[in-house]
Amino acid sequence: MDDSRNLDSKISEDLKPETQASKKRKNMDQRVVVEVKIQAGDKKQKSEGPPPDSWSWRKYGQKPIKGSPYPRGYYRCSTSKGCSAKKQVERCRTDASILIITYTSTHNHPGPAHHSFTNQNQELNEPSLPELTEDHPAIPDQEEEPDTKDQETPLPNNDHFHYSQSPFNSAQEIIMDQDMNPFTVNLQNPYDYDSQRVIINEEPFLYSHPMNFSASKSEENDFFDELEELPMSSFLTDFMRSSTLLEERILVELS
DNA sequence: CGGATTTGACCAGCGC
DNA sequence: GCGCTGGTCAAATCCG
Repeated sequence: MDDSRNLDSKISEDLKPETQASKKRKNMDQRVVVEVKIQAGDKKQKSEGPPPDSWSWRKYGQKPIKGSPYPRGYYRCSTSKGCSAKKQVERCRTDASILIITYTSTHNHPGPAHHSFTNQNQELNEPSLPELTEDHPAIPDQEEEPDTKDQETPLPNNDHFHYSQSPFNSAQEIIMDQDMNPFTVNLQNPYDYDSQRVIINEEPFLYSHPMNFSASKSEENDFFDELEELPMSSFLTDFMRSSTLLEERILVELS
């Protein structure tokens, strides 16, 4: 294996210098940390913590992390071949019910079409979500899907983009806790960590707010175009900002 | 059969 | 400079 490894390594260097170069901790520039609270007894939520989101992720590695009893899984977006989006999934060492998902880079392609609002609505109509809760894209969709979020927010958030990015670099933590108020995003002192946190509880409530706006695909593309330059911060900011308005929307949707 | 996951090894950044 | 640790690769394996 060593031989093949060396060969492969060399080859990969030639073939994909970027991959090799971008490796390591240096590329931690665009990072979004999302803490997802999961139900303790979540049946399907395996110990590893499956990638709960709408994108297609392919696991390419797993490593035990020092100081944490839980390994960290490394996922790469498999939706698009050239997509450089990656994410790391690990459990909070102190609270196994919290899943820490770190997103690196952004998707250079439209999201998995399924986040169609129709689906969302369908799910709303079907509260019986059998196992969708875990594998299903619907829920976490909001967390990492900037596209939908941005679109849904008709607000002049463009302003916020800049504001949000600069102060916190690109690292943000999102924490949504439905225990307190599903529709209220609690921003913990951003100054504490130089980042924003949003804890997302795996609950259907999320369906309600996000995709109400039927955004046209063209807009989506536009968005992605921008997203490539904008770290996920934009959507997060949007998300938070729009959260205030969510109450209204959700009410409508739920009814 | 094709795609996804598992798993061990390699490599590079970082701290001492 | 050395060792540790994290991140990635790719062969082997699993699964639909």
